[in-house]
Amino acid sequence: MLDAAAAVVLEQGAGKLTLDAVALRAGASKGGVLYHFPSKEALLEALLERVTSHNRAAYESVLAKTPVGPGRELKAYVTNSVREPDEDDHVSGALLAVLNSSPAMIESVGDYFRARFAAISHDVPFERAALVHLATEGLWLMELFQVSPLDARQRARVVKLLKQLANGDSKGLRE
Amino acid sequence: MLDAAAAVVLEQGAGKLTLDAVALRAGASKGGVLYHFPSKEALLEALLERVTSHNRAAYESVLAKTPVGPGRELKAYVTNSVREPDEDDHVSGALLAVLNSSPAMIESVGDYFRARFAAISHDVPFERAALVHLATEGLWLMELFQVSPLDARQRARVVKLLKQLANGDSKGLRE
DNA sequence: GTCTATAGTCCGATAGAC
DNA sequence: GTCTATCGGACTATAGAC
Repeated sequence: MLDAAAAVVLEQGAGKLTLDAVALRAGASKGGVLYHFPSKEALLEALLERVTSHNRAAYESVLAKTPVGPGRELKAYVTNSVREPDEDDHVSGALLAVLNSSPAMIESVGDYFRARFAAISHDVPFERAALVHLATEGLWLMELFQVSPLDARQRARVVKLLKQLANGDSKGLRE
Repeated sequence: MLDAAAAVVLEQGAGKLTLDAVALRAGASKGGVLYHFPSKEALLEALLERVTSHNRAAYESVLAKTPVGPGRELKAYVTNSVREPDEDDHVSGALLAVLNSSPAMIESVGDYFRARFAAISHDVPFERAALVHLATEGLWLMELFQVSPLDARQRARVVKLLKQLANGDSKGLRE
């Protein structure tokens, strides 16, 4: 059921996420959808939960392959964030756009971001962690909205710089 | 008329931007609104145009007060972006959230971002300009969606760092 | 030019059959 | 449990009076 909802968001955008569309995609009826989720907002919350949970899992997977050392979490975070966006990323972005109306969901996403920042900044100087985090998130968000001004070559240079910075290396900035 | 549309977005969110709401706010009728803008999309485009134009003007104003020297545009851009968000900023964000459905509007915003990046990076090393730009934009976007993990004190430290970096000073990152 | 009235569509949610 | 049928409401847009 949630798969169907995610598919609808991917194929038609979050604005077209209607109970009818989900029902059609899931091979069920509107009544059937509303049996599983008492309201559309409940469906949205469940979808958000699923996406954040997947993102967390992807990060954990990268983290497991990252050697122990200072800034380990920050490095894993950057690597996980600059990879080619997958389906869940696109769903995340579409959901972010719909968040306006639901304070509870905004709160939930805020908690997620706060927890992540705490995780990646605990063993790195604050300024460095914050800068890398903001730039990474800026890149992710701008690409999500398809408004990034960077071409592929420039993006590669920036990604390299972010990874250096996460590694405690500021050489890429000297000049 | 556009003022009324902007007010509706501010008070009720972009999702509630309907012809009825705009008409009510403007003291007119739905038919009256549709006389000025042939369709709702036309109204959205006009609103987007207004917001970007205001943002451009705000930047130009800051730029005029910024002393001549390397990274002048980048410094003005940072200063203009980290200030307390005004009404237009909130409208921008709400509009960004609705962009999903309109490729033409996405293109327009993309052009705006590309032009801005070209302006702020022409006299600054690429890595530095891109990093400052992405971090600034990340901060702006996260605060717009109310998911920034930084408290007021941390935000002040980051803003200070961004301005230093825009100034060609990397000391804040050493450690 | 700006209004009223209304057509026509789509949505979320409910009620009740099976 | 899942369906069908339908309600009530909100939306965009059009037609025509003034």
